[in-house]
Amino acid sequence: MPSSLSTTSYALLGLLVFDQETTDGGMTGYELKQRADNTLRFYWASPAMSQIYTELERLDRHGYVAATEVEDGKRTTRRFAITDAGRDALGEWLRTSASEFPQLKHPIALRLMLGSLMGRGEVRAMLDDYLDQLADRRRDLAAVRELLGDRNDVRFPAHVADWGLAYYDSEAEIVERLRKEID
Amino acid sequence: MPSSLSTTSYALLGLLVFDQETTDGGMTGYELKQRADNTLRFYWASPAMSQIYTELERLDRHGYVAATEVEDGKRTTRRFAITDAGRDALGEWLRTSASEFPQLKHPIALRLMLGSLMGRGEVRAMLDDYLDQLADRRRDLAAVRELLGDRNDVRFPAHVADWGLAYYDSEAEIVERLRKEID
DNA sequence: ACAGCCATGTAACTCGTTACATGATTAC
DNA sequence: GTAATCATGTAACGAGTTACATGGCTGT
Repeated sequence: MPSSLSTTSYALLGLLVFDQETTDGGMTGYELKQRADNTLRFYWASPAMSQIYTELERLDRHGYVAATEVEDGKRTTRRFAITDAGRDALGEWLRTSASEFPQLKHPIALRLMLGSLMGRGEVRAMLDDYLDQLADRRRDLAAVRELLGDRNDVRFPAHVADWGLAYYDSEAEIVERLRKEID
Repeated sequence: MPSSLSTTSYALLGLLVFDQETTDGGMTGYELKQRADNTLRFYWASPAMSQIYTELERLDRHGYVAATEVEDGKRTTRRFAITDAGRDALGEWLRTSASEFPQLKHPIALRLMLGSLMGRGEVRAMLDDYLDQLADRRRDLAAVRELLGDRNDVRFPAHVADWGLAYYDSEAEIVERLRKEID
C-alpha cells in the first residue's frame, strides 16, 4: 500500500507539522488554506479551497492526519492534526524520493521572446508592470518573514523565506538591466 | 468566436514565428517539440509530444497555422506554418491579455521548509545535488544561447536566454550562501 | 440589517501527462 | 540487422481549477 501521494499532498501535510497544537487538536481546512497562502504560495502553489478539503480527506484515509469534530456554537467544524504515521510518511518521502528540478512558468519571459511582435513601448510597459508586481510580492513575503522572526521551530521556513526574498531582489535587478538593454 | 487558446497554445504558435521558412512550408510536430525542448523548457514547459499534436490540430482549426502534407519517401509528414491570421492573433494576445505573475514550483524550497525533519547531512546533500542539477541546466541553456549568437531576428529569444542564465547564476549563489548558513 | 469573513463541500471541466500503438528512415 | 531517431496519433488518467451551493459568525 504505498499508493503514493502527490507533492501537493505532502506539502499540505508538511504545513500541519508547524501547527502549535492549541486547545483543540489541529487546524481547519480554512486555516490551512490561509497558511498555504502565506507560505506555499511563494514557492509551490496555494491549492484552491476545494482541493484542500479533498487532500485532507485523502490524508485522513491514509491515517496521516486525525480529524476531530469540534462543536463551535451552532456549527460543527473539523480540525485536522498530523499523526505519528503522518510524520513518518513525511520523513520517508523526504529521505527516499528524488527532488525534481524546479519548474518555472514565466509568462513575462514567454512574451519577451515575442518582443519583435510588440512595440518598443509595449515591451517596456510590460517589464515596468512586472517590476511593480514583483515589488508587491516582495512586500508580502517580507511581512511573512517578519512574522517568523528568529524562533527556532520555524528556522527552516525562515530560510525558505530568505531564499524567496533574495530571488525577488535578483529578479528585479535582472529585469532592470534588461529594460535598459532593450532601450 | 474568441474561444481563447491556452497560454501553451500561444507559446507553440510563437515558436512557429521563428521558422525560417525552408523549401517546405513549416515545421513538423516533431521538430516543434525539439524547439520547445530548447527554448520553452527553460521558462515555461515543454509539452509532451501528444500535446504538441493536439495543439497543432487546434491551431489549425482556428486557422492560425496552415498544414501541408509533404511526400517524404514512403511516408507523408505534415508541416505546419503560421498564417497571417495566426500572427494577428498572437499580436492581439500580446497586446490585450494581462500577464500573469510567474508561477514557481520549487521542490527544493519545499523540502527545505521541512528541514527540521531531516538530518543536517541530508539537507546539505540535497542542496549540493541541486547545485549540480543547476550547473547542468545552465550548461544546456548556455549552449542554446551560443546558437542564437547576435542575429537580429532572434534578438528577443537571446534576451530571454540571458535572463535565464542570470537567474541560474543568482540561484546558485543563493543556495551556496544558504548552505553555509545551515552548517 | 448588511457586509465580510469563517467554514465546508460537490460537480463539471481543463490542461497536461503517461501508456499504448504503429511504422519509416538513418547510421553503424 | 539492429538500434536510434523521425514521425504521428489515440485512450485513459490525474491534478487542479472554477462554478455552484450552503449556512453560521462577527463587527458596524
